[in-house]
Amino acid sequence: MGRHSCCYKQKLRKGLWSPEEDDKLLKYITKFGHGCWSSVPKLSGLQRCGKSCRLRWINYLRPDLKRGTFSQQEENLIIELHALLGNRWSQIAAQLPGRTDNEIKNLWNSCIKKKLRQRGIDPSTHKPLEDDEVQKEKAASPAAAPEPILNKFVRPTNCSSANYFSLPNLAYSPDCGSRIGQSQQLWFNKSDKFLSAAANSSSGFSFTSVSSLFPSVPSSGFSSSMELKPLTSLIVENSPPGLHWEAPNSSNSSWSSGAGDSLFDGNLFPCTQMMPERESHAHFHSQSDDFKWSEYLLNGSFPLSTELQSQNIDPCCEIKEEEPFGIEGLGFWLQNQQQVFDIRET
DNA sequence: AACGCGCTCAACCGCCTGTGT
DNA sequence: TACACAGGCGGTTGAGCGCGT
Repeated sequence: MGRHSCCYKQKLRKGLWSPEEDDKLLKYITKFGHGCWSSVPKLSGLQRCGKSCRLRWINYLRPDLKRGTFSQQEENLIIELHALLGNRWSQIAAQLPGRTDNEIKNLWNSCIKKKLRQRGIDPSTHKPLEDDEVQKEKAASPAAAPEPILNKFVRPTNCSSANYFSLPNLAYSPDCGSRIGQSQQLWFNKSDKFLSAAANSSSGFSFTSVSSLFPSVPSSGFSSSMELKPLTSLIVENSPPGLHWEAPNSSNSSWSSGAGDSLFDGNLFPCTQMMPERESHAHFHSQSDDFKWSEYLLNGSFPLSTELQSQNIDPCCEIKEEEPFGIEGLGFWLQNQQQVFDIRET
């Protein structure tokens, strides 16, 4: 315990920052940039340690910070990202421009956790709470908001939010002759940044390829021997820029992750072993800011083809952030998807 | 008005990692 | 290779505030 090593050397101020200190730090960094943080207090005339200066800048003084309360849309995104990333607050904050990890962490601990429990969702696992726990939560807050209406399509249990855009039973692959489980799904969230593949079939194996889901995408090569292995796989040809993936390990509850390099080589992505008692998911996301899965999947490449552009069809038309997500949205999206295919066939 | 309680949020703490020597 | 140091991160703390009694 005690002060950080940098604070031992001198008697340094701690606690809340005064307006004068803020002013000094702001003026200094605006003029010179922060450079080496440990030298900032010396050069700016502050009796603080470098770490304290850094924190103050990042969490409070930075000009690109977004002030004010979080929108519902931001909260939803945090929940989705937390389901994927856990308590990796800095990574979550990276997806929310103008928000800091500290701010998001505070919001999670003080507000979102409670809301999730009231909805019967365990905030750490994003799975439904046990019945007695739900009763306890309800008893603790009888005026809790009603459960949101969920669409009737299957949603993987570790996908807590109602904001996922599920494509049920699209994982049909007639051309590759594979056995596809009825419950196989491909879905992406409303922010259109994350793609997930899931299979919760307890009756064997399944795999599919994006190319087989979307007719215009050229068929991917795959090893026929894969058919005999208990694997769920997703083939992505011409991987989008900066693709990263995460998938659960079959042996324990940990997650593996990696970059998409192997996908660029056309290799089969060994998603995970199928576990009868547990759902199997893989998540894919691109680090490219302007990347959208819907465009990628519907078009087979990125960006949109001129064909689609000339038809002025937006495959993401139903991924409107302000809209509550429900069956209607999905229906419309699927209808639109059919339209896209019709255009390609003619 | 006084008090207690719960909540929010800024800031600190300790640990980990990367880098330079 | 070992060490020191800086930066970054997640967990925790505690001051301040609002609200109910």
